[in-house]
Amino acid sequence: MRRPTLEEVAAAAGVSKMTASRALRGAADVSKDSILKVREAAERIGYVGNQLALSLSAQRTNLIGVVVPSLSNVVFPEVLSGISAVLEGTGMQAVFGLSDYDPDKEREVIRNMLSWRPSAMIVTGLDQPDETLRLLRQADIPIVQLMDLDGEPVDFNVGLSHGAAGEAMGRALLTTGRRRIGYVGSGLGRDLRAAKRKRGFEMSLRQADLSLEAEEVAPDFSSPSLGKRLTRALLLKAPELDCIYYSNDDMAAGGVFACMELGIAVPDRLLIAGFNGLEIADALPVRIATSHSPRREMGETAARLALQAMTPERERLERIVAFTPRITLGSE
Amino acid sequence: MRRPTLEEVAAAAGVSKMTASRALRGAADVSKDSILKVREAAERIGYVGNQLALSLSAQRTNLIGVVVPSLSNVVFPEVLSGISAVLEGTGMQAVFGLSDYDPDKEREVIRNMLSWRPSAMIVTGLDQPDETLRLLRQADIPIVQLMDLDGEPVDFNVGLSHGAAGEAMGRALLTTGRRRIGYVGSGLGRDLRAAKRKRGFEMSLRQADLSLEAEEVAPDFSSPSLGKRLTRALLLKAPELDCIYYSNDDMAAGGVFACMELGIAVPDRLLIAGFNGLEIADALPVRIATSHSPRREMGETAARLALQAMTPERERLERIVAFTPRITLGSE
DNA sequence: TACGTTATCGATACCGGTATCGATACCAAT
DNA sequence: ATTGGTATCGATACCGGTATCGATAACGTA
Repeated sequence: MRRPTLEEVAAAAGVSKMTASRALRGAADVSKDSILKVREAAERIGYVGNQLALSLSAQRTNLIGVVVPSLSNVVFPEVLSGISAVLEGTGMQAVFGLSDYDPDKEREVIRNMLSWRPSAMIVTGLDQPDETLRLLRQADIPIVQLMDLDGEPVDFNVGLSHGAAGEAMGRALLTTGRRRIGYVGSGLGRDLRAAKRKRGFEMSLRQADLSLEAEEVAPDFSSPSLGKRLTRALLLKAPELDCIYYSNDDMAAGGVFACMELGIAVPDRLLIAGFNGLEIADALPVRIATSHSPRREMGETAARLALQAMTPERERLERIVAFTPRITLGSE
Repeated sequence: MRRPTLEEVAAAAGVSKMTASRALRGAADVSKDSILKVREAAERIGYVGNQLALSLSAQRTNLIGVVVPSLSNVVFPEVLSGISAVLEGTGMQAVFGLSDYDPDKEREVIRNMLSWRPSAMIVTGLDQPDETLRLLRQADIPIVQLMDLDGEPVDFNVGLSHGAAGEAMGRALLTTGRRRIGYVGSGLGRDLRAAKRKRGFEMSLRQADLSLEAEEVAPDFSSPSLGKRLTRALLLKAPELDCIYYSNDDMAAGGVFACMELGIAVPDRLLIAGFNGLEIADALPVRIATSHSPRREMGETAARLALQAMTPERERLERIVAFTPRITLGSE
């Protein structure tokens, strides 16, 4: 008692498999009478088409593989939502995979996805090891590398320069007169983009003959709790700081909470700066500085690019789409 | 210049397709010599297996379809992470779909997934329309319904009773002596589980001859910003409230921020209660009451159940796994 | 009446794997 | 020399669709 096949629908409708196939797809060369009979039969016995057979036969799938490092960081669910929204109604279907920030796992996830013969792939970042890049290149489908911009893409690239974003935030903070600057971050070994922001940030300080007075970094995943804990630790070591740069807004929110508990005026005495422009930053009772990264738009753009790259239009597409995060200082 | 097939690997290795197939799968009846030749050839020409052909031939896939309403609510990414983690290394692969809280869209997403012949399905909630339920039943694979518990499952059910959770929170709040109670919520038309919690909550009030003094509900998606805005509006209408129940912790966090700005002491003057036990609740500078829902565990349990249900063990499995959220009042 | 056109349909091959079973070679035992 | 067992291999069928092309019937026209 398996799932009914087209053959069975055809038998129930008293026509051949081919006629049934044509009838259900709305193809030409079928009489109205046959169409009705086949539709009725399919409905009656609960026929659901088989994409495996269809895709094998058609030599292409309606799948777009998407690999992100994690879902814990709100950034990625938002990117995925953007991708999903654009694909909606196009007949294309996103398939998500998680790499957990682990390059080996990422390679296996990608290899797995490629075995489903997706029509395009969207992956996070530009820092894949050679073997992974080779897999992607050999797949001979449009590849979109997402989020990051500092590097040479396999094919298409949608993102922003995290180095430049860190540097821009550094310069912006310096214009507010802050000089005693600290850093709080998490998981820099894995989160390469946060590490790039930090390097860019430090570079901007050096150009002003400054450097980070203190920093506190933990290997854990980023979260408000961790941000709070590390901020307390940092302020114990370096109570004179007038500004702290965080690896992202989650951590920065924790910084805000720490300051509230310690009675430190934000942003008057201590300016707090994050990254992402998360929704939570808007709701906080005090303003923080942040770079607004267009996460959803990047997802949407990547999906659109993937769709277009599957058409002959492919040749005429820009290979790199650069976004620039908008900085708000929140202090004024 | 398509992707190389097994046939081509076989030709390059000087053996037949069957021998190549056996060699790559590590099956019996192949000489060491052939294995080496085939492996080398496959590596050299960059062969990647074709799951379409494999699954069509084997009459089963390694796919588990998962449908959630959204990724905007942190709850669902956590559930998905749990599912992903359990499936890791089992050879099974989760495929995610989004319904956007839209029953029609959910039905189409499910229909789409079924056309890939997944080996199991995990869907959110028990409130699917009949047509969707029929699709799921006819698929003749293990179906796990997730998150919710108030209803009759198709097959397996993992979740918690949101009605009971709301009621329990109501009773708990009453024991603290609070009597003037308000409600702040969002999107109750779509978020059926939040609506169930509210109903349970109101029932517990009625049992104490009380009712909600005021409520503020908006159709938007839940967020700290919305929680903040609605809290301000509610406190304008009903400044004497000593307790507010929120549709979830995101909204409750916004309530905390509103109180901070209004100079209202939390929890001394106003007790704030949410749902979920989100990470952010721990980091807030003041304590709120919340029900800790084991989101990740529910995902893990659902995945484990799906895996077991695909084995002969199926008959011996509990069909309903009930979780009970742990309530913390935060006030003491 | 013979013929071309059009509408409709179905037989067959194919997509890229795997299950199955028969074929072959080699060796040991009788 | 015959037999039987073992190791290795390949031909074939099949999974469930669709593309392709030839077949058939109905019809109008020369």
